[in-house]
This record gives sequence, structure tokens and C-alpha cells, in this order.
Amino acid sequence: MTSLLKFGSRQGKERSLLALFILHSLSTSPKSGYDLLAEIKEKTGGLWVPSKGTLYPLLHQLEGEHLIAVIETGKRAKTTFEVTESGRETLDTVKTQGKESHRKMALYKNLILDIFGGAKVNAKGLLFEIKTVLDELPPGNEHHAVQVLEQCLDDLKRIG
Amino acid sequence: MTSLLKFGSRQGKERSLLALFILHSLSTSPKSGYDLLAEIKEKTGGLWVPSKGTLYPLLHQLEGEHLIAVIETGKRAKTTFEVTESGRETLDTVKTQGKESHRKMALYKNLILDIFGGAKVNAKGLLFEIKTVLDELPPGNEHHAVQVLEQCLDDLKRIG
DNA sequence: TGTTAATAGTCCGATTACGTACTATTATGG
DNA sequence: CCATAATAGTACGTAATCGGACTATTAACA
Repeated sequence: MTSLLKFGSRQGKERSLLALFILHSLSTSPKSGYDLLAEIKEKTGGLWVPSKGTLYPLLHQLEGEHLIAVIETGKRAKTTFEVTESGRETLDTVKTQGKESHRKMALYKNLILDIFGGAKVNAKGLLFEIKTVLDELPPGNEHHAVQVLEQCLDDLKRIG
Repeated sequence: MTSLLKFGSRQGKERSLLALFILHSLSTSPKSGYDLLAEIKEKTGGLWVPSKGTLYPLLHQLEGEHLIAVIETGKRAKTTFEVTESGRETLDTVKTQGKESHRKMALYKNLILDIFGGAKVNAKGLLFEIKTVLDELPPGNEHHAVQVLEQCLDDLKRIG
């Protein structure tokens, strides 16, 4: 069936969120497996900690597919990977299907709200409405909207 | 490690999004497995279609745990389930940990935006910042924040 | 009546991910 | 020097999910 954590390219293999994260992260700078795990954990405040049993085989798989490559093996058996040109292309291809990912994003959000209930805080509801209005803005009003939001952000920061 | 699709109660077993969806859906009205699959597929526009190989064993597992119960077996072997009191309690308990689910929601969103590219519109980035500030507001400032957001919403609506 | 499609669920091999023990290599500090 | 902690990765049994073939029972239609 279809999973919330997989994203496909039209011609090609679906990729898990972890695989995509790896490609994306390595596209910014080379890293080791350990680094990647640390990065995910940090970025997510500990809410997503893929297991080593998942990450390392996946790295080897991606390497086998020539999407990433070992550029250095250092101390403590540290293996540093970088993304290949082919890997970048794969990432770009999947990004091009950005519609799907954003739809899944919205879907996930709706599911959570559905099951767990809406924002208990009314501010969250307002935020959602704001987002909706933004989505529906006619093209060309971006600059104006940004000004409104910047003002809003300033005001909110002053509360704290 | 920690998965994006699992939500825990402090004392008790983590539950997958599918399990929670089942409990939640059955809490609104009894349904068969086939009904549940149809509902998910419809609600998600086809973006999430759990496999039968997953759903049916899960239903049986939840039944074995007395979180759901068979209330009727009808034509074509149709088995209608309802949530039990224990199931409702489990759902309520997990809901009580709403913080985690909303954090995962935000996290998922951030990951998608990170990998697939942010809002092409800069306003989206500001919106995220606004949300962050909201999350970090000290308790008691809710009313004030709501006022700021309401003003913001009005301003935005005036643009369109 | 017979055929086809839809409803409803079982079964199972393959794939993915988890949880964690284990191994090895430094780095740090007493 | 030794003990401990951190870095870095391997290995593997268990759990969850997929993908889809298969079975059975209606329901609809010619």
C-alpha cells in the first residue's frame, strides 16, 4: 500500500524519509553514519532516532546504488560518506515531486489533529487559519503578506 | 529508537498511528476492517493505504488485548468491531500525551520542508517562526497572543 | 441461470525497521 | 598505566509492514 514515510519518483524506486534525509544531509557536507544519527537526533529533539540497525545497512545500500560514496576512512573506523552526482539527481527528482510530500505533510497533520484533537490552545487554530489565508493569497501579494507577518512576529516576541 | 509513527503512553505500550486511527475511528462508530481501510483511503486521498496484511492482524491483536471487540458477524463474513471501554481509556491516555503528537507533527513538517525545500514563499518561513515563538510563550500570555494573531489574520484577509 | 464485480478477510514471502548486544578504536582523566 | 567514556560500526533476532495472491460470499446484471 502506501506509506506516510515514503516518497516516490515517477520513474524509480520509492525512498524512505531516512534515505532522503541522508541524501539531503550529505548534499550539504560529507558525514559519517554516527554524525548523521547525531544530526537527526539533534534536529528532532530526540523525537526521531532511527536505529543503528536501520541506518548502517541503508548507508551500505545507498552506497551500493552509487548514490553515496566513501570519501575517507579515518580514526576509529570512521567512514565518511559524500553524496554522488547520481545521488543528487535522485534527490532532485524526488524534490520535483514536491507536491506529494507537501500533501503527505498536510495529511499527517490532519491525522494527528483528528486523532489527538485540535490545538488545545486557541492560538494554534488561529495560526492554521493564517496559513490557510496565506495559501489562498493571489500571486503578487507576497511582499505585503511578509510585512504583516513580520509585524506579527515582532509583536509576539515582545510578549515573551 | 524512536519512530515518527508511534505514540506512547507513559506507562504502556507505544501505539502505531494505524492502531490509534483504528481506536479513534471505532470510537465514533463500529466498523469492519474493510470499512476502516476504505475510510483511511478516502480521508487521505489515497496517500495512505495500509495493507490488508497489516490491518487485519492488527485488528486481531487489538481484539486480543481487549481494546476492541467483535459485535457482529454479518453477510460475506463481515466482522464489525467496536471499541471497548479499555480501548477508549487507552486512546484517552495517549491523547493526554498530546504534546508529543503535536511535536511530531511539527517535526514531520520541518523534515519535509528541510528535505524537499521550504515554502517557496518566504511567508511560510515566517509562519514557522511565529509558531516557534508561540510554543515558547510563557504560560498566561495566551490571551495576548490570541489578540496579536487575530489582528494578523484580519490584516492578511484584507490583502486578499 | 451464469458471469462478473464487489465485499470481506486469510495467508505468506519479502522488505523494512527496531532494539540492543557486541566489537573495536581512540580520547580523556586519575 | 589503567579505567572509563565516547566514537563508530557490525550483527541479529524480533516486530511491523508491504504487496499481492488466494478464498469465500454475496450482489448486480444480462
